Amino acid sequence: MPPPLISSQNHAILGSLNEAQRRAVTSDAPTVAILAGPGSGKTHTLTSRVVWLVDYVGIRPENVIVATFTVKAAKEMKERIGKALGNGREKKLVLGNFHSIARRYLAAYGRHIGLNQKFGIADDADSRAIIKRICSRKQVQPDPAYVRAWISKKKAKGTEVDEKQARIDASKSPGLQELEECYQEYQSHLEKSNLLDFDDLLVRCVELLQKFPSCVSNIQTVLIDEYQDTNGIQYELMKLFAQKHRRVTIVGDPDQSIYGWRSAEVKNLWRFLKDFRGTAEISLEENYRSFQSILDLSLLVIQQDKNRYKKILKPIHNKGSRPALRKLKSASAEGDWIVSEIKRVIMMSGGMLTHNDVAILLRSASLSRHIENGLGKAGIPYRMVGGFKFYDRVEIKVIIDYLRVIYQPENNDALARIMNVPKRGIGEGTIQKFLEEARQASISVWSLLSKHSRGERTAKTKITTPMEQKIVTTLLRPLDAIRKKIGQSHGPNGTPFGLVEMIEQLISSINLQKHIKTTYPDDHEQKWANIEEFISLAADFVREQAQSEDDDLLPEIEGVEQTKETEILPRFLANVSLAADAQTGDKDEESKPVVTISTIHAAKGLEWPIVFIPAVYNGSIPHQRSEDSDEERRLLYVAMTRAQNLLYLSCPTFAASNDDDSSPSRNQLSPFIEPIHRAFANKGPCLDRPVMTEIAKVLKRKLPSEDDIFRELPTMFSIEDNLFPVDPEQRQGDTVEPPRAKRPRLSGPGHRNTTGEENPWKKEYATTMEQSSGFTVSALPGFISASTHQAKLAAETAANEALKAAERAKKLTATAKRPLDQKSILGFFGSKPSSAASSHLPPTSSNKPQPPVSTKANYNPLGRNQFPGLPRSSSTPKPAIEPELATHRLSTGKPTMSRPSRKENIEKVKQYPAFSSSPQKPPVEEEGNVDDDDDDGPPEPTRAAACLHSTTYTNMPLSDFNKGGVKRPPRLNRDGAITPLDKLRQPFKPLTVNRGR
DNA sequence: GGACTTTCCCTCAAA
DNA sequence: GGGAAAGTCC
Repeated sequence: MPPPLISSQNHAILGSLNEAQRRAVTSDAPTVAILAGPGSGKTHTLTSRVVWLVDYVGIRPENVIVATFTVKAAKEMKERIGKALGNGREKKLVLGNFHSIARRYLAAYGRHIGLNQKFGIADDADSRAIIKRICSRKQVQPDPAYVRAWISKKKAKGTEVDEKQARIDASKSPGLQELEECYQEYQSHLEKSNLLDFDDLLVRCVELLQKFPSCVSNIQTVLIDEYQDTNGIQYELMKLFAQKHRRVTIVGDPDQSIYGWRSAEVKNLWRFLKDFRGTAEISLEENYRSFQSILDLSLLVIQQDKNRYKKILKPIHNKGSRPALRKLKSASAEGDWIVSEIKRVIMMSGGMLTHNDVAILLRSASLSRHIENGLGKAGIPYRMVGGFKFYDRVEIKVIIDYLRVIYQPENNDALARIMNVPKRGIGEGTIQKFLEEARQASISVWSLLSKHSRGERTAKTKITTPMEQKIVTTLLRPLDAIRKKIGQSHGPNGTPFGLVEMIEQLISSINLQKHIKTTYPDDHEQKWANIEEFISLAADFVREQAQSEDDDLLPEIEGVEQTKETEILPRFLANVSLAADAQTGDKDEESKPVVTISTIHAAKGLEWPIVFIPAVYNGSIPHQRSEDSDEERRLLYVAMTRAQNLLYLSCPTFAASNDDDSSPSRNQLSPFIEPIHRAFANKGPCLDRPVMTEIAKVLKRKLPSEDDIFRELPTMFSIEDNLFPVDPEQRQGDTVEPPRAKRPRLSGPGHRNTTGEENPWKKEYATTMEQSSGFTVSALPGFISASTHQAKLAAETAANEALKAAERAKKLTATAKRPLDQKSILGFFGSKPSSAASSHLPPTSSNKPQPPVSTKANYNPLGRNQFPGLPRSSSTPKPAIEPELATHRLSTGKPTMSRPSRKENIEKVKQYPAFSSSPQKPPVEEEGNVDDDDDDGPPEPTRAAACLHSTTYTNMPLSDFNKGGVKRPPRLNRDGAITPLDKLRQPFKPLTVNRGR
């Protein structure tokens, strides 16, 4: 292949990248590790690299594996890549979450390792039930939950287990014998039912790829997102995917490792760097997402972990408002307060911000109740991500279990669940006996029943005549009829028996509607609506499958025979098990702004302008049952760093004990927040003109005029966060600031208010004086009273002092400068854990003054000698592609897609609309911070808190930096050719809906 | 004796 | 709000 005709700098995809990102995207090192903090554009970089490799390097999409951890992430990535690649080429990529990729390989090649091709997937409920039964039959000591966790861990660790570690673990688990026995029984049960559980999907895929490497012989490159969440078996899988060419790109952030409980191991990062020597390590250091004050506080949280690998995170945006830590009386007050703040923010933004911009992030899904109540009362639309799944609803589960039994008659567990639904007069005890008899006879319950009904074999379990009647007429026959139809669908001229028709026939033949009506008289309508929704989901699935046709199939490999999945039912069932969420009609969802309620886990990788984190008390975060408190801290860090502009933490002072109980227990503030609580504001920020202007700037939106905003404010509207007492333990009146005379600001909106009319809010005053305890004149926009100003100043000085004192007390390495040569993470992990905390300290003398800001090293990480494999070079990236990579060919001998000629390339320069969830680099902030310029604006500490954690931040406040006339790294889009910023108004794409309203 | 109804428990996070 | 043990009914 001839050398590239166009230089890499001209490739359109690069326009949206900063220098470090561009190096990561275009790196020709075989293995690339991109390590970066939140909001630095990791995923954007990864998707760009995929596009680069396919579009520029010329790797065929079907030879690329992109693995993520969640269905959601996979879906979003597919969309983004699709937009950039065009021609539907993204469909050819082997892209998905680990489990679904593994399932595809097993479906295609599983029979080579003796896997029954009709395998089903045992979900959580299945494996729980199976283990429970085994435990009670064997009367084992440990409880089923523990056994289950033990088995899962054993599988997830992978085969390359450290022998020493294994022995230690073995000695630590008492009743090892019993556990092993349960494990054996569990596996044999799964095998008999022809099921694989989630872990098995990975385990068996590893087995397949070890024995038949040729299955992945076409794979030229592998990319992994959220790498810090890989567990042992996934690590092996990744290596096996890439075994032919060993070209891997990983993206991750150890600080965001929050899946340890699922056996994710951060040390896999170190393992990676050891296994792939010469990996190019690239760090992305600029945070494009959040205001600096949000990053400051997030860092104060994460830095409590003394053993972490410290990274640089440079805020790009201005300081912004101080995040709030709000105390409320109870969980329901918390919910009401959140509602009031949401309303306030939206009103005060004049509609610039909508419900879509708000997320409420929870440690556990069960915390949503009070919040949902509050939102419901206020009529604010919301959706819940994570937590209860659509597919987990009883009425949906029944249908799914029926479908499973149709597909796999030998699935005893599914059959057991539906045997008496609708009621057939078969009790729990009888079902258990069936299961036991079937187990002993080594046949399935289904065949036990059907043999009995045909008189071929009399069941030992007593079956009464009416019972038998019911079984035959409402269970065996209808399902057999459906199976028969499926079998005929492949006949010469028979139109295929569609999934939707199948479900409809099923529903009518078991008379599900009647069952729903009688069993759930109160909400049968809702339940029936869910069933209809499910049918339409099935229809969507069928349509999607028809569109992608065989794109979902793996590329043909010579010499390894593939099984083609022709039936829709197994694919649908797999999709149901592996998909985190049901996807409902996007169209109406996008038009109606809704508040997002999500678990923190499910929010990873996403961002919102306004983020609430309720229930930051000990027991919620860190969770009562958590084992790793560092992981809980990281979880809080992940949650906080989702926020772009406004961040709220809140904590109910008293636990919501059950109403009759008169002794409410007191909640303790989370230990991660307690030491730094003074760094937070004690109530929501003032949302005056400067603040809103700043937000508008970051979000690239247009802020309505102040007059317009205030004209829209309803009566009785409180423009400050003062509807709830700041200290819930005092009577409300005690905490209220005395009313003060208003005074126009010297500069600022009030000053510019030239309308002769009386401001509309003034009238409301009189009408709301009854509840004036929560009202202050100083709250008026554009006006700030002297005493408020003073109080605010004092508070902030105090908070700042406290912060500094806390830092000093903790003897943080506050005086150390940011290392100019941040070490490789390999060195960090390589050092002994005890010394790890100090090993990464910068070599720079702590007394040395901050180096001149113009140091190129500040912005040229290459200069930091981080990448032994790459030459230290000028700031222009090396355009060349390693010849070896450029000439990669398919093992099948098919011609490699040729790179477009120069002319073609110029002609179809794509505008690559932003396919990052994070905005790209905003224009250089020439004027500096708002607070600095607006001398009457909310006072802020002169020195940014950044200087307090210089080991992670650059020591220099950004404002100084901006003013210093320092040359920033060249912006690739300064010529105006690429203007994707406007397209970033929607900060995130609404994802999924799990819950009806 | 087994099916149906009521009470108590518990419930972290996700594929 | 849901699932399992205990209690009640046929």
